[in-house]
Amino acid sequence: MDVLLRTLGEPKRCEIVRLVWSDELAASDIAAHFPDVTRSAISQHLGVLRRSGLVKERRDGTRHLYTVNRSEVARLRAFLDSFWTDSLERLRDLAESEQQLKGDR
Amino acid sequence: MDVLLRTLGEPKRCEIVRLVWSDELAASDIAAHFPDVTRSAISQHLGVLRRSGLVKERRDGTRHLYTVNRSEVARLRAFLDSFWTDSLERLRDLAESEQQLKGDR
DNA sequence: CGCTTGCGTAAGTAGCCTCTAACATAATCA
DNA sequence: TGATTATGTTAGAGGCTACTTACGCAAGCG
Repeated sequence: MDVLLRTLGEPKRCEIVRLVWSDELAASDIAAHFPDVTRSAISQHLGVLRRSGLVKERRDGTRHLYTVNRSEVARLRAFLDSFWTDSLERLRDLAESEQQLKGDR
Repeated sequence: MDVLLRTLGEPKRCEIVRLVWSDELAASDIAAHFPDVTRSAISQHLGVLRRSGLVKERRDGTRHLYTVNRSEVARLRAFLDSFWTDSLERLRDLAESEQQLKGDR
């Protein structure tokens, strides 16, 4: 999970995820959105995103087309949700064990 | 927002956030959960968490008590949600402009 | 077949991050 | 007050990250 967090912690990578959220874009299209860094830098960011599973790659001739892998972003969102639900579970467990104590008396 | 992501991208800091999620813990209590790193390392992680706003600090005598700042975690969750809602908005805008085109004809 | 286009990879560098060890500070206790 | 406890801060080492430049490789075009 920390991999996902660190991957999105890089602003350019986060922006790339937004770019390919609903459109399928070629590496060059993505690079064109970042005029002040090299195409190589973007290619490396795409590599990180690919390896972390946040984007999927499809090839069409020489073009490498990228799309977001929404399920991975969903997984991250679920992870954040777990901060709340886990504490609710703890509260529920606490309530249950108190109930248990009552029954034992 | 990348600050929040990077801060939680460090496993120990993420664990600390969980630790102080529903309990208020002193720095020493937190450090006790990480036997294989120095207290100093934990203190520095607490500094990062404090500066990123993810935890609040309260002092009681010599003890520094930490609690999570849930609103910041909520802000991060909302940010992830925005990936979906933003694309919905784009879809809605698209639908609206198509509606507009229809009306113009 | 050579040349171009689209893209990834390798090598090197500068900066950042995490850690430990040592020191500093502030509150409490005897 | 001097010693102790709880904590933060500083300095430096080692590793990781993001960048650029240079090169490699495959697909298509003439």
